[in-house]
Amino acid sequence: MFKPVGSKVSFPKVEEQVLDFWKNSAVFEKSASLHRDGPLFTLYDGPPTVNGNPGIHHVLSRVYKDVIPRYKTMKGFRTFRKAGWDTHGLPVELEIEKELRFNSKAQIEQFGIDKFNARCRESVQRYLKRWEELTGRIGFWLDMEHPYITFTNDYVESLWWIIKQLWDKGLVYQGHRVTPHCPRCGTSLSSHEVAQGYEDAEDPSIYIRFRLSGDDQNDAEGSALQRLGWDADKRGWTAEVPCVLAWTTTPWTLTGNIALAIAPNETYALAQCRSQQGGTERLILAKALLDQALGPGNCEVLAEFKGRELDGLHYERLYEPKTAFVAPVGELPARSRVVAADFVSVADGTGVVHIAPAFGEEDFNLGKSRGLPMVQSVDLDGKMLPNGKPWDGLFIKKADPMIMDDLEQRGILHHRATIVHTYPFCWRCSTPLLYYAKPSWYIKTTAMKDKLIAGNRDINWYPEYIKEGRFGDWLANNIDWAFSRERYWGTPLPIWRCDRHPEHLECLGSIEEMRGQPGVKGLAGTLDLHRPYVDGVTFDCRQCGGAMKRLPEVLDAWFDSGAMPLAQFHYPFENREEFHSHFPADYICEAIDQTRGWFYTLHALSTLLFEKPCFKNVICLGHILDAKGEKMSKAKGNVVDPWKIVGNQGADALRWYMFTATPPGNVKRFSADLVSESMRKFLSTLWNTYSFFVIYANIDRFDPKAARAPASRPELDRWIVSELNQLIDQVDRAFDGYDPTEAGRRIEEFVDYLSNWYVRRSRRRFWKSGSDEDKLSAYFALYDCLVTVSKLLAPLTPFIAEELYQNLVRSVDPKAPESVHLCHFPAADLSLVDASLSADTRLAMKVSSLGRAARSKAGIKVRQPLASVVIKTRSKSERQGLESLAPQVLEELNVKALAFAEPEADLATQPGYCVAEEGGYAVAVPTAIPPELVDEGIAREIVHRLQTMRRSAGFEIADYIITYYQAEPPLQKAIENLSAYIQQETLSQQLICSPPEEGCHTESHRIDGRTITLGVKKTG
RNA sequence: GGGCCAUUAGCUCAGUUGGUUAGAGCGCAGUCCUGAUAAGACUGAGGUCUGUGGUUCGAGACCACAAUGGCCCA
Repeated sequence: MFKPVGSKVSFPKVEEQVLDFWKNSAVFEKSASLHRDGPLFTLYDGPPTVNGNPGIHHVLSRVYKDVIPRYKTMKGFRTFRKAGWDTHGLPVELEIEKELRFNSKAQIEQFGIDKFNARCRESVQRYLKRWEELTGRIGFWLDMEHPYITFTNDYVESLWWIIKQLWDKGLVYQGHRVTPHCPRCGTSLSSHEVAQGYEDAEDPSIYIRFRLSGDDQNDAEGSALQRLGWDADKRGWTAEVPCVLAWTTTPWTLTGNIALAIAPNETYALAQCRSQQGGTERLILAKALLDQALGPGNCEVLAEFKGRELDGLHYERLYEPKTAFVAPVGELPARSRVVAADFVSVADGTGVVHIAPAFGEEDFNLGKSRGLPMVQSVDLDGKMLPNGKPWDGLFIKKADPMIMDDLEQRGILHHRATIVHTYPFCWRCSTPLLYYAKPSWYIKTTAMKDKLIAGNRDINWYPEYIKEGRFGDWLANNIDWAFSRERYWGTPLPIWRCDRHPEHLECLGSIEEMRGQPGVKGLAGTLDLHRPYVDGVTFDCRQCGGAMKRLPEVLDAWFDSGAMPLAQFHYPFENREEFHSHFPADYICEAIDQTRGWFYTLHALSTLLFEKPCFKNVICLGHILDAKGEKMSKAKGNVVDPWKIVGNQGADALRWYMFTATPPGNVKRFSADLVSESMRKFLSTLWNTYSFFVIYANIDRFDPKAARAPASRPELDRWIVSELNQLIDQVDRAFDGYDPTEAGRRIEEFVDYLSNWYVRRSRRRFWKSGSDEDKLSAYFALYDCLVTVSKLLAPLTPFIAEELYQNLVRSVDPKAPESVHLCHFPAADLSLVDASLSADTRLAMKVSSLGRAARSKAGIKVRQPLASVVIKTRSKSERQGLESLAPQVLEELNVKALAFAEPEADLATQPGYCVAEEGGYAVAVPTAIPPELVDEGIAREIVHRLQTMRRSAGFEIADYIITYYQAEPPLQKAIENLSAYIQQETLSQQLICSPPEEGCHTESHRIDGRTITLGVKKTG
């Protein structure tokens, strides 16, 4: 006997029971050690930052991480899935800053870095618990007993080792990095913080003349120079000196100008215009912007150039900086230059971008790639550095008008206006942010650019376009990785500097190395590799005996997560073999935003250290939006709490929606209603099929262990077995190709066939009393389908799969594996696949559908039997296929016989018939009912009413009853003529023509306009 | 401002290498079926396949540009 299963079910409740079972029987642990000698399959768990509660988007990536290892386990692999938690970084600090109502770094330092970091640590430990709970509840099987946590000493030590490796290879250097900086708070902002603070602002919009140098133009391209009016022999201009016209909204940055950038492939014009003084002047700017910048028709084009022809022109600097402003080389070339740069557009301004590497990231990168120096004319408080100007020491915004006046007086300003544009402000204090180049430590990833690109070729990306698209583009435009941060809660940079000679640096690669330094101090007490403890560790400089002090920076938290392939094992200090056997990972999965985050840092570190990629397959997920397609955010209040969904619809429903609603790479719209819909559509259908099976199997005491399926089976059973084996094959391939969506959708289609054709067509076979080969065959077919589906579903919906398996398999076979997740994945028997039977059945469905449509047109309900229908197929062979399935169609359409028309016949013109047609098929039903079938129709109608009465009376399906009836003559005649049929269908031991006795469930009905009173009562 | 992705019925999605009249589910209106069903069947309303050009005998699909939305960068 199977455990009784009702048609009503609470999935969350079932899931809780399954969770208990897994826990009590240690099923996950058993699955982990199941295939000890099997091939290894490694998942690297991208560590989520545990600085908040997990949201619905985290569930998406976590179930996708889960599904593949579950499948692989069932395919005989030993799967590795160590949990990881990302615990460092600015988001954690921000949370604590908010808690303490701090808004500057000074406040943190005053408060004490030790206390501040302790709070950070507590905070992530608190959230970590929430993460563990949800991870368990959604059925993500992950080794949370032995996680890697980025704040542990072991983890940090591995990072130190990595940095030392890079240091020894000469891949670590100090440079500058442009960051959004708040001059009031004195701190850099993360991109997330910057994004919060964009506002419309009114700023100056000025056009400035940069005079080309009059004495030296050797570097520039010859013919372009000639056309500009340069006389190479006389070394001078033959007409007015041409000026390059540039545009900016930040006049103060002109004090840091070092170059002018033009677009290499755009057309630039040398234009002659009337000057403000009344004469003429010659200006260089993008041809497309002449009218916009100078006013329509205000100039004459003297010559045209491609941008790249202008590369190298020398121009006169507007402001000569102090030597101290110039970094890193400390000296300026005599001339500033026009340079070509791909990022320049001719969409606005003049098509000429003024370049100040200290004040913009693009400017900075261009400067770096073209070997330009950097002029830093502003301090970190946003004040102009003194240079003998009226604006010395003023805040940049206050300096702006004075600089503009100065330029105007000197005849450099072409014209000025204002512009309203979006500009970032500090989210804390509304101060306009500066893009500011600060000293930063870099990893020279560009040194390995070719290897990064080559390694990417060996990675399978799902969806495929990410490989050459977003990720490939990012690698192709690789820039060095600025990996230091001037913060507190992070892995400390393991570099010490001598206080006497700043060029004496020491990079330490382990705790042991730190302990072994000469004259080391500050190591007393419990070892904590975080600030401020590690800041107190000093030692003697090996070169000069000075005091070595640690640099204050910590690491970019992306370095932490990117290093996890090694650090999760505390490599190389422990687990060397473990590391090597789990490198590279077979599979990782995160959302699309990680192309420049984790996907990149993993790939970068792996390439720098081992010159090969560290993951083979990656699913890159799209983001989750709300039901309206908008981004979920706390501010909008449209955030969905995963616990609510899990509690109401259940984890399987949630998983199913996530796997099957859209392919993984697409954005997903999400709402509780959509999850409910997918639950009703699929999980409920499956559950009801399961419940149907259990109800009848228990009545008939069907025992899959005691009997065998008959060798020769009815067409319907052969069909569903054929579909099943085809399904196994398709699902197996889909999983193997990292496509759970396709796997799920195939299963959904199969379950629909199973429920709405196989079971629907087989009901009477289960319902009939007694047992025979046909019934046994049906039980085996349905049983096999359900058991197999539970195994196919196990990776996708582990809970319901377990529930089915436990009841269908374990309850009858104690020797079977203890859990569906310890089973082997089903193997398709393709010899059982019969493609023509599949096609024929599909045709039978089609014809049945048309037949029902034709009946509906004729106004004859399906309960009324008909003598025959006429069917037109497209070909003779289709007709033959259909004939072999005639019993199914006959029953479905409730007709006595099928007649076939020639493929070329036109059924629509037949008199006395209603016809439904589609796609070359047609079915015609007669509109007249022969008198001999009228009684049959009445009998079926009465059976239907009696069945419904049985149900409302609360009888069990197998209860025997006595039926009383009183009816008008035509109805009474029909009952008498077909009494055997009615008795059999309704389990009536007697059909008594009399008023119902007392204790009967009694109802009066009207059938064909005549009255009948029926009463039913249980026997015995 | 740049790059990537998406856009097919009110909603969520299919639509294979270009090839008859573009589909499914949900929702809506109506009819029916049902002793497994939270289900199912049939009919109906609902589509300029985001738009504009182009390639082609033929485009929802291929190409270009644009719009809208999302993401990543500025």
